[in-house]
Amino acid sequence: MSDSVRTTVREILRQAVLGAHAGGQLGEVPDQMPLERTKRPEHGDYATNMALGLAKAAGKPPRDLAEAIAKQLRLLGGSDLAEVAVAGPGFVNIRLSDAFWQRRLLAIRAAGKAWGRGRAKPERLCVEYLSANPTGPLHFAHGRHAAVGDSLTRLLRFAGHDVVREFYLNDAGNQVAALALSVWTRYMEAARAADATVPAVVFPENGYRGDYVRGIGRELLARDGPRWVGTEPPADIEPVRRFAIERCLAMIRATLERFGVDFDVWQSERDLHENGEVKATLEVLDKAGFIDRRDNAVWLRTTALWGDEKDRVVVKSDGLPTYLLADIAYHRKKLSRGFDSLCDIWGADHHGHIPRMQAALKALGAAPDRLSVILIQMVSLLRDGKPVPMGKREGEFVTLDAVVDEVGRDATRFFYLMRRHDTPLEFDLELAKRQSMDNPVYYAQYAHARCASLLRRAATLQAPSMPLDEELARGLSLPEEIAILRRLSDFPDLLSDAAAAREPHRLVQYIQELAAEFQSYYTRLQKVHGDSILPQKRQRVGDWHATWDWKRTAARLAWVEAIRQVLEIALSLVGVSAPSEMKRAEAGEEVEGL
RNA sequence: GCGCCUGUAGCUCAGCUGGAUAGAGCAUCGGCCUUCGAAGCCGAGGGCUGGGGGUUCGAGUCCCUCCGGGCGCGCCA
Repeated sequence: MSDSVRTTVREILRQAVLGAHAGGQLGEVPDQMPLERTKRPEHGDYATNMALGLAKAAGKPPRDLAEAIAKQLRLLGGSDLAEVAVAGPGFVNIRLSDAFWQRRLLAIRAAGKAWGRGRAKPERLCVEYLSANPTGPLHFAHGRHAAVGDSLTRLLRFAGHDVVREFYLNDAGNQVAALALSVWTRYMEAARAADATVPAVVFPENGYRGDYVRGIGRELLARDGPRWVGTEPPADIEPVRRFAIERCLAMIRATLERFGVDFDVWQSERDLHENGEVKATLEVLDKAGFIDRRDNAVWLRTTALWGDEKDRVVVKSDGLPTYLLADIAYHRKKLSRGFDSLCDIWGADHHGHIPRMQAALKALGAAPDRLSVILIQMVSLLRDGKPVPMGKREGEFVTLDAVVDEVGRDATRFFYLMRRHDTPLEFDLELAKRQSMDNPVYYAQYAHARCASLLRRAATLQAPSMPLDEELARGLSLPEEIAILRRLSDFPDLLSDAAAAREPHRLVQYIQELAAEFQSYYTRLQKVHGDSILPQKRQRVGDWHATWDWKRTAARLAWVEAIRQVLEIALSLVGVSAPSEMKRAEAGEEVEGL
């Protein structure tokens, strides 16, 4: 049986539909088998609306068709289908038996860490994200890209795909030139501070004013001495540029490392130019007939190719290639590496770039749908309910490091993934930092720690050993227990849906729901059912060890371990740790505010 | 002006390929600790899903339109 309950039920449904069709009761057999999880328990576990879709063509009332399908389902379903009912305008509702859900526990435990791992048709995917100018430290908005990209690639890999994570390094062009000039100017200042005969220079208008640039300038002086001193930027500024990029890249790598984000490939834009790949790409586009030369520049005919608003320049009138051309070369390179599809994660402010790139892909002879672009909306930081001011002018932006310093890596990653990527995110620093039940990160981690704690305690009780089998699993008979089994069983379908939709935030959603359901159960078991998983202290009197229901306890512990396991898997997919105990930070340990 | 995203409870947001009575957290109010971890649980109030039209058996979801936000419309990247 598949890990996906949905697949299992769909297969039964397919047979039932074929059966009803053979009996001449359906007009035609639909190719798709719509099946959805119900929202209300009265509607069972799964529902299909097929009869509603077939009614018109069949010329019969939908409820009649639903009855025909339901009848077949009852014949085929066996004991796993506890109830098949026709409801509403013509839904067929299917309820699976408690025994079915109890048996899922065996599958979940057998799978262990691999529960939910996808096995169907792996694709070769290339996910490019976070690509940035190496002109300074990553700022907090980059954090969302890093969190989404990293979690998405973890999810896709877990879903069974072969994924390469790429960082496109925009180390060519005006931005890094401005950086190099800025670094050189700060270098001159440092040199002048040590030696008053060094001439003063004016800081460039569009220079990078962050403090880190001063640091790099000083490092350059320490490494190279006065070699680059002069009244004008040196003609050969290349070594300065290389040094500046190297230093910035080192900062970026360090930030990513502590954020738990890793890449397989770092593609340098500069290399694409130097290796002739940019030039070669232009030739390919030209041969394909999509290049115009006019107004002293070279244009890609994106209007004709993809209905772009206007054609785009790929080589400027000064003879230099544009960013677009290099990016096309990069995508051409990726295409040639044999990926089934490419996924780019961009800032929403780059959406205008999409039609150009689609046009370029078409010009290169690739199906435009081989590229999908995920746009990430803005992030605003809140403190005390008010936006944290961003003074971009003086380079005083809030870095990702500063956010991680303040609220911690787990909370940062969790918060970046709480919202769908295409809605703006308000990042509440106070909430993220709070060590209380308001904070969704701790809430989820606490649920995991509670499971771990239960299992730890159980180990000390010298309970009789009882292997998990179908009979034992029947001990999970409370409605709350069945409900959680259902949710654990849904996990594989959730993962494949989230991976297919490229929406890692659904994991966070799921984590919160599972955590809440378990916490609720935990309290209710005692308050409402007057029961507990393990014997409590006051129950451990007299001959308690001999009379305690160890069988039920064993079933519940196996189930708690399943919950813990799924929480751990889900948390690891969002890059958040699953602690086995919660420790409060000491008072006074708080990091300085931003 | 054109294009993309967006508008759901006081606030922040879920809502899977259109499904049945639109959910959660925070905030507010009221309960639950002789604790298998209260970093927890239970309950209450709170909605014309921005307005209007359309498609459909059925719309928060699709289409049109209007209104309100965000972003983009360089031979910048």
